Amino acid sequence: MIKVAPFRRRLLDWYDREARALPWRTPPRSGMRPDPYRVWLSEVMLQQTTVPHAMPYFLEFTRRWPTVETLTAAEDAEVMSAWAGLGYYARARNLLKTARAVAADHGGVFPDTEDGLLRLPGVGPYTAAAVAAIAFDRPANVVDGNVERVVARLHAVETPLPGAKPELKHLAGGLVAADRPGDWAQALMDLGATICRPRAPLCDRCPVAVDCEAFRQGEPDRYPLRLRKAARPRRYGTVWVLRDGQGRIGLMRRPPQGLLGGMLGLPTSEWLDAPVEAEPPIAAAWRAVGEVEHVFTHFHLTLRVMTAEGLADSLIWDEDAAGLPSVFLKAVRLTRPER
DNA sequence: AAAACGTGGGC
DNA sequence: TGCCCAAGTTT
Repeated sequence: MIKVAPFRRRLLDWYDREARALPWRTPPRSGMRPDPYRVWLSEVMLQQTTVPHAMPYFLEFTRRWPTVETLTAAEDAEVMSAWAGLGYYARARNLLKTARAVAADHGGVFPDTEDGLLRLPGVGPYTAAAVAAIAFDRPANVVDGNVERVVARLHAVETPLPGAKPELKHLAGGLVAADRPGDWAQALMDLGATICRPRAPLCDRCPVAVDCEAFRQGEPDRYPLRLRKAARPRRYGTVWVLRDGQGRIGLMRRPPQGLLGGMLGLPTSEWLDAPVEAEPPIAAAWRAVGEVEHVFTHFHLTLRVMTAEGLADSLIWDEDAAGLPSVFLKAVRLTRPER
């Protein structure tokens, strides 16, 4: 059984020394509270996303839209393009909904309680707890994948994920206190990210190894146990890259729901369980240039890439493919090997 | 409540 | 190559 007070002291002391400097943070013990807008934006970007991947997006978003008011005024298309490549595009759609809700219903000020935050689109239990703790220093049980892993190791929890989630959340809740809730949440997550890593944890540098049952047993990376995920099926389709001869590409706006919803995209066939010959959406001298592979969350995709020169009023003509999701960027690059 | 929803990096 | 993993939410 962990002695909570000494455990908390060890981890908070470690955080005071080792906290990562990140652009959405203020240093521990500085007496400064971070901007709730930046905390919220970073938390949404970091959902299922690594810090290195999210970082340039955070910097660009806060440069272009430094406050929630400025984000509210942005065009949907601008924001979706700026999010391109980050994935989980419902996050970008909900980002705008939340910004507009904060402006319209909360006078431009973020709710400062977990319950209030939880009502915002795209803000679930984790993000509400994280923003309440980090931005407003409210005691909240902030449980993400890092915290689940840390707690699973501390207690050598034998229940596999995802079934173990309630148990792990309860165990994490036993460590929360009224003292420095924001630093506590970030200390636990930093520990998970830098020391108590999924593979090859650095237990020799861990400030709480003395409390850790998995460390005592000698096989910390056995935890957390997980159920094996189902294999991803493969789907096949065709994409068409139409060029106008002046460097522009024919794009279309995808429907607002579902996969890549609301994003710009290339015209594509349906994606089916087996390769089939697909009818081009536009008459042109199409030639095959190869295939691209892409992995989505729940399936692999093999796309046959066709290209031609031509024009069509039904398409959106853009010189810049930077606003496209990665899967389409791959197809565009294949037709443009010189860049 | 299981399934949908992206991407890139590591091994 | 393929599987796992990363600061989850929505339906």
